[in-house]
Amino acid sequence: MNSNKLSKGELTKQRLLQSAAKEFAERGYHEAKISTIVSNVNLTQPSFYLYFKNKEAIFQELISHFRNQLIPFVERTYEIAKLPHDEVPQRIQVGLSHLFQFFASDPNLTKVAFYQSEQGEEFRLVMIEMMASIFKHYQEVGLIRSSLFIEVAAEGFIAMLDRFTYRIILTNERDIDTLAKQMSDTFFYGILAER
Amino acid sequence: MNSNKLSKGELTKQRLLQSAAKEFAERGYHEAKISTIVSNVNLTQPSFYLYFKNKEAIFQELISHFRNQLIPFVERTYEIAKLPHDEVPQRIQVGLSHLFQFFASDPNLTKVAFYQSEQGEEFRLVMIEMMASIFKHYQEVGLIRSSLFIEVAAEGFIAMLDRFTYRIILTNERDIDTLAKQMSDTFFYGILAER
Amino acid sequence: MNSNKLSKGELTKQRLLQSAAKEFAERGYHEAKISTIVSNVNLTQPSFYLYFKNKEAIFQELISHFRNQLIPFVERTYEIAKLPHDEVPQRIQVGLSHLFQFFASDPNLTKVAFYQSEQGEEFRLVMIEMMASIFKHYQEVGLIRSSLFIEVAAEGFIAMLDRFTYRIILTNERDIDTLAKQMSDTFFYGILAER
Amino acid sequence: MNSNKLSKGELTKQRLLQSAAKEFAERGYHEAKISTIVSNVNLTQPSFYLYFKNKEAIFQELISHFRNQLIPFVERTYEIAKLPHDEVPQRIQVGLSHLFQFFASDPNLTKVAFYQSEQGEEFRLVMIEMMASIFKHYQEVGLIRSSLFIEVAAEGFIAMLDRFTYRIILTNERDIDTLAKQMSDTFFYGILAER
DNA sequence: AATGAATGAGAATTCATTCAT
DNA sequence: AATGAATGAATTCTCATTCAT
Repeated sequence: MNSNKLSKGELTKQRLLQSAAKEFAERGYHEAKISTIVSNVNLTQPSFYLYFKNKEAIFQELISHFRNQLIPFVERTYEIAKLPHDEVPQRIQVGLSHLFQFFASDPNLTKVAFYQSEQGEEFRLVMIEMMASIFKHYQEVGLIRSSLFIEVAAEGFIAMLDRFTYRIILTNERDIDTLAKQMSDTFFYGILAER
Repeated sequence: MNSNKLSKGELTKQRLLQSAAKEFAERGYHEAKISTIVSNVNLTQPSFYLYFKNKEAIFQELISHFRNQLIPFVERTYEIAKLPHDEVPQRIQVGLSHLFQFFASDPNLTKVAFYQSEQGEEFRLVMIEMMASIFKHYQEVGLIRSSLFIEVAAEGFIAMLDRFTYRIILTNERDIDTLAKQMSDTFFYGILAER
Repeated sequence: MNSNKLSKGELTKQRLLQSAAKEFAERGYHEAKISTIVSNVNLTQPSFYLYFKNKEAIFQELISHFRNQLIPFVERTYEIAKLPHDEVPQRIQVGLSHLFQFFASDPNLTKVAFYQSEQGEEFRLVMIEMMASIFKHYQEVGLIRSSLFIEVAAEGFIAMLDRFTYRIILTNERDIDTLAKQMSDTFFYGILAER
Repeated sequence: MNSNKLSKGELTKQRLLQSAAKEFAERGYHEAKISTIVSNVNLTQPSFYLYFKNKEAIFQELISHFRNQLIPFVERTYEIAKLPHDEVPQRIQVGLSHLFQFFASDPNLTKVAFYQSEQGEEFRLVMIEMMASIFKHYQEVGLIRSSLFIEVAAEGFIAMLDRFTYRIILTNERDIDTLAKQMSDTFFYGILAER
């Protein structure tokens, strides 16, 4: 599908990126060894430098690839706020599910981007920003209670998303949709009974 | 007994532990340098080995110290479930505030234990366990709604706690009690309006 | 015969030689990179080995080319001694000027041959030899004072030639003829006043 | 004499400097290997970094040491111009002899400073400057002919000095004083006979 | 209780060179 | 006549750790 006639070199580069994602995910930036990255794709070390200037460069290329996918994803998610207001929970839940799926689609990359890179926090902030903006919109139109502390809620939401992403990536213990549903439920309705 | 009259050696050891916590917190285990740890307390490298077998040992001693404080703390928090049932939110909120305070009391150590060590996840699981047990209890007595997914809620709660702990440690942007209140509010009542 | 219609391959070889002269001149043998030599003529590294066995080979080809030009030049300069004896200073000065001109005609090559190669000293010795022989001849016929230490004078003359060649190559600060004249003047008449 | 109670470390550092001077002199900066420098004094590579930040640092320390000796030497030589004017040739010759001796006293260092470092030219310029100033002075008082091109003469003088220094360093073929005398003679009186 | 001096093991990176096409 | 892809062999430098004092 996305492998339409890659030249040998391009293929090697992709293989290196994948191998690097795995190595970085497993050991973190500094403990990741170029020797491991290359030997996993049956290359020698000098070959690495045919494709990347140095260790930092391949790392940044991974992060940058992640950003290039994440940002549009987030942009699209903003749209939620522009849709008709019925079934808001339903919509957010679907959006959440999509995010989980996106992160789960390349676990190594996600792990590197969120947990091994200095940009991880930047990515979180982008998402918090997005949630805050969505929450604010719905608060204005009365779907979200006016007493909610938007910033705390947005950050808390992303904290949960983050945690369950981590779970999904590390252990496949639940199916994603169910998890999205349960997390949304908790978040929307809170935990208390009567009131 | 382990009184305040520390011998010179014991004092040096304490200073090393503190310096190490700082260094590990700032750079992570692998990037932390023994040379930095010792020079921050005006010692030479060989002196380090008078007190600790190796780098791993001082790290584990830090983690172990953290565990020794955290576990009793958590045990005590369990007690919440055994108290009279009025004012549950209030109680949980106070517990949360205490946790924040505990973590904030030694930010370097907390950072290392939660974010730089492999045991970080273990500590989180202990806390999730605790929350789940508390939630379960309150669900049984009807204070928490029966439709709540306990495990997800507990894990979500700790995810938020985790996130805001991180915020508190890194930036002192809010006072802890307010944050505890706002996070509790979000979590207890959810975000939606009507209900 | 080795006419101006160069085949493509011969042309490429010449281009490589020129590029190499530049690179060797700028960085010296060991710091010169084949990658730079080839990329300056828009070739890839393997192409280099189509024309030269290795780095050493292209270097020696440059030196050898220089020698092939220098030796006849020196031979011809010997002729000075065989000419009528009037206007000796004038003749030597003209010879000097020619040498300067020769060296300046391919600065990169000259720089490499004299200052970057082990054969540089050999070239200097050849020239010292030549000057000594010329001086000796003129000493015998009484044009050069009998108290002159021929070897030292010859070596000193070449030392100056060498230095000013270096100047000419690196900075075009003076016109060559003037320099030749001033150097000759210094050398012929010494520096003292009276006499 | 200059080895009054060096601590072991200081001694090792001196040994490394000497070994480095030798290695740099023989192979030039880039081809010099730290492995050779250390193994010549029976140390392992990491020990090198106990004493010098890197290869560049030890090199600069050598050059800087050379400069610290050369500059005062040159300053003192300036004094020649301030002395009574009889026996000028004699004085310059003695100064020359001293310079030769100075350079010969640490051949490796001299070779490195003059021929392997980028500062070599700077050192030459300082000396040319000095000679020009001396020549100018004597020209003004009539000891040096007014038709002399001071700059060319000064540069030529240093060129000879340079050359014979090189000879002295590489081969001990003549005794220094004789060489100084012969070079001075050539330079002062020129080469021509009658006039 | 502490240090001066030294090292073993390993990591990234560079570069001339080759192979297959 | 030329290139895409790859590598062997070095080399600098870092760091935890040890030894002798």
